Amino acid sequence: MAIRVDRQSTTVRRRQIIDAARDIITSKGMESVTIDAIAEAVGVTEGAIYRHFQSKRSILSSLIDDIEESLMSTLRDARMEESPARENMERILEAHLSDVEGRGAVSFIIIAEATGFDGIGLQSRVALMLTHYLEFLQEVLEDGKREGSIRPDVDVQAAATAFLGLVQSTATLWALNSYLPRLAERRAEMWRIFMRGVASQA
Amino acid sequence: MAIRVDRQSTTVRRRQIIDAARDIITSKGMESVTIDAIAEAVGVTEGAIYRHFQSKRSILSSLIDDIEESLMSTLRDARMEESPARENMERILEAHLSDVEGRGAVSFIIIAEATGFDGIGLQSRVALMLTHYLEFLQEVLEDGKREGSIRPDVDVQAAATAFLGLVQSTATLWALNSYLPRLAERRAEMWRIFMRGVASQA
DNA sequence: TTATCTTGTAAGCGAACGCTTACTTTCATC
DNA sequence: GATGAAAGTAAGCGTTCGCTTACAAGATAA
Repeated sequence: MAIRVDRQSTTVRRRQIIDAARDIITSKGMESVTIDAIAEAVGVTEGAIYRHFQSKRSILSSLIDDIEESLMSTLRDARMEESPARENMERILEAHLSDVEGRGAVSFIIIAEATGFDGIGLQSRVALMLTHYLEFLQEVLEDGKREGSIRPDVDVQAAATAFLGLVQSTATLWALNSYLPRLAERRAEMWRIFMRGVASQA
Repeated sequence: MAIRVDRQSTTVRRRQIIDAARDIITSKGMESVTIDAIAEAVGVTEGAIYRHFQSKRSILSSLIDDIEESLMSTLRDARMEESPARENMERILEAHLSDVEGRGAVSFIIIAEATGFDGIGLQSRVALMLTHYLEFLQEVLEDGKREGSIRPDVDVQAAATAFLGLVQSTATLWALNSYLPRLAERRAEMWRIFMRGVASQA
């Protein structure tokens, strides 16, 4: 007997499982993420998945960790210490939209979907991710206030929310319209509107 | 035998079924919308549901019809012919956020979730709803350009998308934070940022 | 009254899903 | 080379879900 098998360490398998989950969401949507589909994508049987993760929820939770780490790392790179805040903000918008496009809108579209996840836990995990994201934006906006490039009377919380909305609505429309057109084409106009909304001079 | 039964016409039952579906989404989330749950809420058995709807998908499709009609009617009322465009836009934002709050964020949060619905059909239905919404906003923005209150070089498509983002991100954060705080508190600051982004004078 | 259409119930089918169990195979270490 | 932990398989359990079927009962009109 014995079918020849690619035995792999838990470290490798966990990575493969998370990647498979993300790929399935991207290509076939949230509802297609099943243990069976993940197992098939990885090339093992369902039972093997449970050697490396306790439950489906823990897989999705790890995926959110992964998305958050990757996105926040990209956005932190876009924020350069010596750069003016408004240039940083523009680069952050560009980086975020590129990230959305590169991942097939998984990163943020998943958020709203996760709102509807069954059990407790993931909803608060997503809320935490958004909090980190908004705090980061608020820091950059405060930089802008200190520099004088952003109006002192702007509510940074509202501005950060509006910025999130730019990305979210763009990503939603993009996903609903078969990922067309390229996101970069929309970016410039969105940026002008946002910047004029918070800038010091007209 | 024979349990006493409230016999109702299809017209009445269809209304009850759609309302039940919406209530369940509001209170327990998208994944809790099952035929069994709807039947229980209406007070009949599962089989009876299929006397009035062909499938679960057709129930959800009708619900989206209902949400679109209700929302667009509310927003059209907020747009008064004799009013300046920017006042109309502000009333539309207020009306939309009130609608979101009143319906427990069903109206637009459902959109992103619907993106992940399985079969074909609902995704394009949601896309159509968003198209109608954006076209409506673009009309009002064009009014503003004609009046001179909105900069002539503003891309109305981008502006409408940004406006949608305002509502979407606010609703998302609100839903993820247990529906707190009241949406009205956030509205004014969001509006200032958006209006300055598209207005003619600083 | 009787015939017919509509609305309802009770029961269950078949598929999908998350997860578990019993057992086997690989591999590093002594 | 024996041993035990780690990684795998095959099978299936229990549940849920959308939907169907066979049949009963209320409404309506001749």
